[in-house]
Amino acid sequence: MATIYDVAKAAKVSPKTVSRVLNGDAPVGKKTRDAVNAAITALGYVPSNAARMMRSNKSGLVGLITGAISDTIEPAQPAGLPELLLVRGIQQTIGLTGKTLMIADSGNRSERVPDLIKTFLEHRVEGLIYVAPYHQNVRLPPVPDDTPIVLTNCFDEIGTPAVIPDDRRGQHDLVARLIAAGHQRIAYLTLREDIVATGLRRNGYREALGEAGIAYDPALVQCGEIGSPETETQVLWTAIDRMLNLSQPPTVFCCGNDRQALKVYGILRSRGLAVPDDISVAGYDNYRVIAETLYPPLTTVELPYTAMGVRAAQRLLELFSGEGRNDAGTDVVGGPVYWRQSVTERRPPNVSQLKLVRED
Amino acid sequence: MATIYDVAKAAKVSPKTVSRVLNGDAPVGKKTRDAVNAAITALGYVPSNAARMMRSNKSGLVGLITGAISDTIEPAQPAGLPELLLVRGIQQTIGLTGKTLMIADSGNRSERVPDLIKTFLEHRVEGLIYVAPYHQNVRLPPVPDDTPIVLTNCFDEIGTPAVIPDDRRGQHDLVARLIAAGHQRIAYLTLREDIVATGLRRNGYREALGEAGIAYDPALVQCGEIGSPETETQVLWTAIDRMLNLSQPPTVFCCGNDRQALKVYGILRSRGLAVPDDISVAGYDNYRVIAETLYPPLTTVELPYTAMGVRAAQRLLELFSGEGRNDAGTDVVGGPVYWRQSVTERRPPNVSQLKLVRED
DNA sequence: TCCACCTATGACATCGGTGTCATGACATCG
DNA sequence: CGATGTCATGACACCGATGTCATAGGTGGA
Repeated sequence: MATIYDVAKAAKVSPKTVSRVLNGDAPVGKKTRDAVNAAITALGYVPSNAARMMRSNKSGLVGLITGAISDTIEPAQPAGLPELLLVRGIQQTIGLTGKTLMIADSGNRSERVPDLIKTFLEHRVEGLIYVAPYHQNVRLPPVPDDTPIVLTNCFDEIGTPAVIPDDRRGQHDLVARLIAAGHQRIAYLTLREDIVATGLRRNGYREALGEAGIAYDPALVQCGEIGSPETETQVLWTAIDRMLNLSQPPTVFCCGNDRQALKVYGILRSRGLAVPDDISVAGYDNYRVIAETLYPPLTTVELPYTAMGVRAAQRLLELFSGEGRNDAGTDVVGGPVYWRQSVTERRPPNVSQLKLVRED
Repeated sequence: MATIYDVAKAAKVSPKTVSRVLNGDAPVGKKTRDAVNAAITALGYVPSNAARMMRSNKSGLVGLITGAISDTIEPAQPAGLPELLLVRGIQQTIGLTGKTLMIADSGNRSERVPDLIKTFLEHRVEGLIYVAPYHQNVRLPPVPDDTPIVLTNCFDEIGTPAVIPDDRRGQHDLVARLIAAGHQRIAYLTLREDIVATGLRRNGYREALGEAGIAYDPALVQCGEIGSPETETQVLWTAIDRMLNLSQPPTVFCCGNDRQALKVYGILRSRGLAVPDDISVAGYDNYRVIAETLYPPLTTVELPYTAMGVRAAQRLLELFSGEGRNDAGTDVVGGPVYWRQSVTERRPPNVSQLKLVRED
């Protein structure tokens, strides 16, 4: 690989002059500049980042640690790739600044993380972003103070800057929309009890019911994800069966995610129920491959992965420039409800609401 | 950030001795070694890759260019993330060698690719891998001869080493299995006519029919992806309708991908047909979130993304070590058929085959 | 006309590691 | 006992950029 000395020799100038042409940080005579550029092209010269970095002590690198690229053996998400939208958001935002994103994959094996961090530190990354595959509490190994870090889709208990989804509000907004559409008996099939999102979303569900003056009925809330993935369909079937046999059965099923909603479509249809004519279904995530492709398309809430990625990258950039907020707090990012054809508007109980529906 | 000189001073040795401790490339007395290690820990010293790289001229970096992380506005794949499995396979394989993978995202905007390549060259990557979002013909900007490059999920016309999926064989194997299960009237809903996979897979389809002595009936092959994504459902509905109204209607629908199969499930059920009791469905890709979650689970062929990623990385490593084959040819990677509950075994026409089914 | 000043350019040191070679202290062997 | 070899360590140069400072040549104002 040609060096700046080769170029200098070919152009019959000093290396420093070549450097000036490259960086434009000092005036260079036109004739000289042309000669240098010609030599650069002729030799196919590309400056070495390593040498530049040594001198300037600026790597222009941002490190991203994720398990998203590797397989998650998570019962909840056998192929949970959508969190890669997070990476997309981060990439977009970091790319705009001219910095380069280095991505390392932990394979969700936390014991590998320290090694990845070490590699990044060897490359003198200017900052780190850690992305979790789903909303969770984490504890990262220590990182030197002068390397800022932002957690994404996760948080810790020592106040590291973090960006997480607004699970409470997402579920709240969805349920509020269902109520506005005339639904009163709203079933909720939750994800596993031990994940962070489940509790937050149930809060949002209860809150929305409370605001509408609808009593919370525990019989309408069941976990749809107990035990191993193999038994999942059976668990769902049982839960749905139990709720449909209530004296006041639900008119809509809210699912823990779009994948679960996909299963629920199949189960309901096997029971001879048409979606949405006989019963409505809503999901969570706005996992587009499912939500848009399902027939009929699925009403759901967006888990705002891309927006979270953008936000995380912005926070890191703020930390670089020292604008970083001192509170070192957690950003909560909400996502919109996507209203599609899997939920019917139910005939509302009084005339004023009927009018509303007509306008809609 | 502490340097090797700081460590040397703290441990009262020369920088070179610290280097020896770090790399273990020459014997160091135990007492000295302990002192050096203590100093390293005390100072939180992490060696600078840039400095190391300058001297050794080995970056330990591999560059990966992909559009997979960014949004593809492809009618065929509104959220086609599964090709990220490719990245996973590459990451795994490269990681084993101790090299670091740098990932850059072209956002599928080919005009950005030269810039990304330049950035990688500045970092002195030892090799490049280009990943396309779907099987296609590409033309990359030139790369210096001393930087090996491997194309993945794509190929070019100048013989660059490439790894592509075996679309022909995949479809062939699936159709052969369907025939073995007793199906004779096999409908095929294809992807867009202009993509590489469509032609290859149709060849596989015809080949399998031919081997079984079944005549090819053009009425059973229809494109399921014409026009814009919005009209896709309508197009599918029409194509399915036409085929079901044939005097000899199909007993199974082969779909261009699992997403299409998901739509087909909905359409068939809307027509009152149960899958698989009334009609069978098969997909392509083994996009697990869909194939495993659908009810009933979907019979499909794996598009072997992970295996292709592994293979691509291996080929690059071979090029590093000079073992690279001179033919600079294209590797074709096949994937297995996943037989799930969306296809029924049909009563075979004679007794000997009936026996076979019983054993199964 | 001479000095001050600006422009264009080059010499040299430096960043943080590592390769090469030299050196001093012992151990081994004839 | 001296020659030879091995071990542990250090001095120094070098990788390829760029920051600092110096300098040659030209220009303008007093």
